[in-house]
Amino acid sequence: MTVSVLLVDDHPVVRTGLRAVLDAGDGITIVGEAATGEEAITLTSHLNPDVVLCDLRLGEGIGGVETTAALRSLDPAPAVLILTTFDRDAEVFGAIEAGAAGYLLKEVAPEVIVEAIRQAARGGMYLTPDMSARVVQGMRNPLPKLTGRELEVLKLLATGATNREMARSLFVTEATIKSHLVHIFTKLGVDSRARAIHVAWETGLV
Amino acid sequence: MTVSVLLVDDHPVVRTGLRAVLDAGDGITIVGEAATGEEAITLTSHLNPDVVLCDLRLGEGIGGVETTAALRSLDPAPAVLILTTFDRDAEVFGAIEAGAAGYLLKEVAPEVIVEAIRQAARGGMYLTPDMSARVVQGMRNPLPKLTGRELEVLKLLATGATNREMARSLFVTEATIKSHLVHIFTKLGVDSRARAIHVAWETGLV
DNA sequence: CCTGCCCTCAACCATTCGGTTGACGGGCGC
DNA sequence: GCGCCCGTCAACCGAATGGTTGAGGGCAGG
Repeated sequence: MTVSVLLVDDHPVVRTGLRAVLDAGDGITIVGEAATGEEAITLTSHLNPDVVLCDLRLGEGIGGVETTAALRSLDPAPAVLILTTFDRDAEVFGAIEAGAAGYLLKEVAPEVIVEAIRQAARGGMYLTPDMSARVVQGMRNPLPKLTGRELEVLKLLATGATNREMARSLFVTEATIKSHLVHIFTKLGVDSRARAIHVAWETGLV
Repeated sequence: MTVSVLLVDDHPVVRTGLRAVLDAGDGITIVGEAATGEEAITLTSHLNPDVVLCDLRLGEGIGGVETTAALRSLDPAPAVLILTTFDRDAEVFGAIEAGAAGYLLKEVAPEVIVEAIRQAARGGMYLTPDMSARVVQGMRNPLPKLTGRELEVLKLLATGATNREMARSLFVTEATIKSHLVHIFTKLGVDSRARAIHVAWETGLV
């Protein structure tokens, strides 16, 4: 029995490359291509692929994590494999939490992709060794769970906003902002806004 | 006469995609592939391609800008076309200053790549409309030229370092750091370290 | 209903930071 | 040589920031 695959990537060149790579693999049939998350969702509901091979960064519209979540809530739900260039922690964990069956970096060899698709079609997970290492380490000291408000503040902070500006933006007083900041700092394990901005970028929380 | 092309990209999938796309284009022959900048340089000196199609982010070794500069200093020098996912200002300008014959984003249609290669082989430039717009705008208000020391400070700053820490790292006093910071802020047009970090990330100066 | 968490705000303090002015030596070009 | 920029450092000030304690209201879950 052959595995049906939908390709999702905003780069035509990458889609072409994947098509070439996967056509070489036995038992894999590409049933469609999408350039955006929205497209991927509608195509999936029509074509019912076994596996959706999806990039994380999808240009204009919704991102890969949101797309994954939407796809996984369909019935029947396809297995979703993330194939991307980036390895920001927040995105890796976000994708897995959203129900991805695997997370591959584009620098992997073609055979790995084929194998991962087979695995995903069988209902399994596939993670490259460094990714699984990352995940288990992520379980050990998990990303601090910021509350909604704290995340808003952190995003503003990452743009270089001052306390006063953040207070204006969020319609609260500076005291409130400072309160949020203290919580953010302790959760992130830093002691200055500059370092908070740094880890925000590093982990992809921005 | 046919144009010889060397592909440089650290993602096998992308190389495969480019190969498929360019093989479809008349008069283009792919003479080799490289996964790193170093590999690209040695291969170029052996194969003497007319055009080198090069990603900007090349994983471990040297980056696309350095690769471009090295390739352009060879004799005979190939035309270098940058094809990448990112459009950080510093990288665009850096690549062009290094002698690139064009800067394409991977989201462009395959025909555009073919056309750009033809153009480059003829000794011309090729920029997508938004890129040329970016470039002319970049000429109007050019990226502030930071001195070497200022750049060092900015990079440390971007990691969230305090003045004291930067002083230790660079073996100078805090007074010197503050002096550098003032210059950096005025050149970047900001008024706080947080915002400086932000523009550093935005423009890709980090 | 009560406990816990989130969001909100206040007052206080020490530290850091942003901005200024001024200064000194060294290298580089004219 | 002379000027100019770069890098180094100093002293000073006001403003912003980090850290603390405390406190009130709202809302969900037990």
